[in-house]
Amino acid sequence: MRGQLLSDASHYWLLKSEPSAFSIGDLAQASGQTTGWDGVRNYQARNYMRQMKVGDQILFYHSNADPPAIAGIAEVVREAYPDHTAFDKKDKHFDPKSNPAKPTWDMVDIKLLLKFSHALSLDKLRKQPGLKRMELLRRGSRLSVQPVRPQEWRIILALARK
DNA sequence: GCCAACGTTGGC
DNA sequence: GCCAACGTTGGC
Repeated sequence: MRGQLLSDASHYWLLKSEPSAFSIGDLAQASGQTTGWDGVRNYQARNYMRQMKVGDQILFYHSNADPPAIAGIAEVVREAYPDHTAFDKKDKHFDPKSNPAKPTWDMVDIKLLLKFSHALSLDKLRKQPGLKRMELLRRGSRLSVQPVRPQEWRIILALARK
């Protein structure tokens, strides 16, 4: 932590992960506490990833968890580049239609900044009037990569500090 | 495990 | 280009 959580990043995002597949604990254990965010196979999510800049900050959300919750914060350390798992027949996210010469799918690298001591549950987030418009809380929202507004980011960080 | 919401596919 | 069928997501 270098005291920059609130001020430096120009853009904020939220990434979903099922902790049974990859949790914030797994990120904490990863080499350099860094991982490649591969496997995104949704165009809107990919387009958001392509907008990410080094230094952008990320809410790490545990979906399909008990309870579903924001578990911590990460940052972008490498901007979008081709997702090699799309070309790997043995990979769960193999995409036979993706052409290595003109890749369809991208990934970014992210690094852990902070694991919350108490994850912020979806239930708690829903109770915050200032988060009403948040994409995560929209009915039927399934996007695994979402933009987060600066004012939403501030509310969430303040909650995490309590 | 259920199922609503959503994105994608493919027949026409 | 429409849209029904299908597969996936993800809260509950």
